[in-house]
Amino acid sequence: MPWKGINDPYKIWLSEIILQQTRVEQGLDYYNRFIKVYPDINALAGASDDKVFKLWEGLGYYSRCKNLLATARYISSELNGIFPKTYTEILKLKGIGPYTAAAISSFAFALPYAVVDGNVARVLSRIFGIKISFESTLNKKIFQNLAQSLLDPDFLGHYNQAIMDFGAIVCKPAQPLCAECPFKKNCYAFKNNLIHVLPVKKKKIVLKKRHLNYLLINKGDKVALIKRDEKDIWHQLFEFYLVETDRNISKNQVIEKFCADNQVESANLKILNYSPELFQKLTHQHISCRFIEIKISERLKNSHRFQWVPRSELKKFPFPRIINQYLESL
DNA sequence: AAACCGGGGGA
DNA sequence: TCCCCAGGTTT
Repeated sequence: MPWKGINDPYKIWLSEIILQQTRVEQGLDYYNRFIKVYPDINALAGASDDKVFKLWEGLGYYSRCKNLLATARYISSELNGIFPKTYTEILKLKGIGPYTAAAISSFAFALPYAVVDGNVARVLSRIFGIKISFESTLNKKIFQNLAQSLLDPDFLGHYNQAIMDFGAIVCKPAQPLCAECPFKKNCYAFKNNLIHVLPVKKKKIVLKKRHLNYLLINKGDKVALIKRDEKDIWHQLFEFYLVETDRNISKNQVIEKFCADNQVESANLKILNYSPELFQKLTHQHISCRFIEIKISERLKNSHRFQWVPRSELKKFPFPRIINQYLESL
């Protein structure tokens, strides 16, 4: 990994934020692009929201990007661009919780804080036979205390890196490599045939089904874009005119709703294209999308709510995966 | 304490 | 195609 052996807190921080809930293989290119475009924290702090979100596009969990920018700007303007050097100060930064604070503290500043991520919790749970889930704050403290007691301050960075890599490569969630595991003689889960039981499983998730009917409103050579707000998925990414329903509706129903909401005469509207149904599955939501391209001749009542963008410039804007999927299918 | 937040890889 | 992964913020 390019950040291996690096102790620049900016690079450590950036890599840790990118790797939250994200595999190394998935985040690696993003990290390299960020470092290339924004080599230091002041460069990142000076960038526009849209530019940074464009660079983050496709990586998911977009609040990470929002917090990344907020923290960069805070450090740049309030702390003279100097990254805080204590665990407590680092923990106060936006987008940084106990895991990331411990990682930055140990990797960048050689402070003796044990990291506990999902990999570490799994290793500890199996080797020591800890039959509590890693969910409640109390249980997290128990894992944290155990990890802290195991931390060897003389091999701080190596220890933290090693136990996470061990969890990711050997003590994997499914089909761990027990046969070649150096701990098999001491591992509680292995000795008691509980590898598939530990760590204790999480609870069910409630799945929500959503139908997003998008209208690509063409006017001249321009298309109407809207930036999504914070209360929902795809925060700060762009989309088209949205009619959301809890079930499938026809394109005529979508058009009808658009005309009614915007006081548009349907006679002044022409349908250019109607896409097949596209799907995207998120952890908590199944999303079905339809795209309807229309052309309108009359002036739109709420035109100021939109950003009118030439078709040729669409690729400059950050979009959710499913919208890019549609755009690439054209 | 519980709910929410994307996307990709492996079975 | 289905199942699984997981840290931080918000509610």
